[in-house]
Amino acid sequence: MRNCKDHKTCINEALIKAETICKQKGVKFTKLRKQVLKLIWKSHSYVKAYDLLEELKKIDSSAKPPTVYRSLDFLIDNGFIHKVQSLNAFVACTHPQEHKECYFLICKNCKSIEECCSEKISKVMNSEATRNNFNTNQVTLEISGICQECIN
Amino acid sequence: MRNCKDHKTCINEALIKAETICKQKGVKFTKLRKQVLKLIWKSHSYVKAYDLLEELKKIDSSAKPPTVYRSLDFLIDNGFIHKVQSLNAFVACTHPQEHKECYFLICKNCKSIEECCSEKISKVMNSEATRNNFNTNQVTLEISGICQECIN
DNA sequence: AAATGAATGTTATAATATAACATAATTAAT
DNA sequence: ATTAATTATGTTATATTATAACATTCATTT
Repeated sequence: MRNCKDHKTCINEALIKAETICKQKGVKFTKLRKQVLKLIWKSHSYVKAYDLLEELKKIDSSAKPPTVYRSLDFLIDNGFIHKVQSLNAFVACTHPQEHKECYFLICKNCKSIEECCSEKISKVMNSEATRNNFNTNQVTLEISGICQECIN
Repeated sequence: MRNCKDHKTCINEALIKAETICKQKGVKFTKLRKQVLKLIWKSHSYVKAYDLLEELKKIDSSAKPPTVYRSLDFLIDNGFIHKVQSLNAFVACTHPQEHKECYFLICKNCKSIEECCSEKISKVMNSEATRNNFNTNQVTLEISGICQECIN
């Protein structure tokens, strides 16, 4: 996302991918849901629900909080976006359907966010859960700090 | 916490420990802050800010949101409690000052929460951060699922 | 064409959190 | 000791995040 050459193409690919996945799953990728996903992708970073609502209002002035939150719920449930718990924000998923445990690197300086996957982390997580006899359902791993770009 | 024999003793020890640490640090463990910490410890689990406010009102009817949130901020800043991001809740820290990276096991069934530390996780976290040239400031790791007790 | 269920529209409000300014208490400086 | 400065708390108001509840529209099936 951060490193894409042409973000418009990148957005379109994401939307097409979502469309395809929805067809496969037999769920409806409605105009509204598509618009919301597009707006999230457009941001290049994480977005807040009410900022999204403002953007949506530019397209459809009758948009209201439930309009946004319902679409967000759909997009989360189907793996197209993630909620960033420590920021009360939402971010596009860069690899829907290929999903394992993943984590986020959040830069406090430039507000960028990077979604990362790591076999190692997944393994340690699993071993910790096992050690505690814990039946894991959902992992939230968010790392806040200063990114590569901003350190230099 | 979950396994303490006598929770009253356990709370008192925690309060005394907090008192000592505050003295060491030269910060003020005021009556209010102590009360809030006590209420959090009393819960045996995580607590929501406004539930805390209700409890506090029983002691001091003039308590208001900022009363609670300021104390929570103090307690977080000084490492006596943690915020559980995925629940918008707060939980007592079971080992203030000995703090490394730690994570939470949150049972969706019985609402228990367990604070765990693991060298392994810390190491993997560090190696991942290094690999991404990321300067970590704060790690949020919250694992939601079903606990040992509730599985059986 | 009617019935069903899913999605959206709409109103209202719940839940979480902070800003801003006033007052009180504590600590430091004179 | 008195004043000044700082820190903590009191108080009012409001910002931010999210959902409940019910009405309507739209798509799909019968």
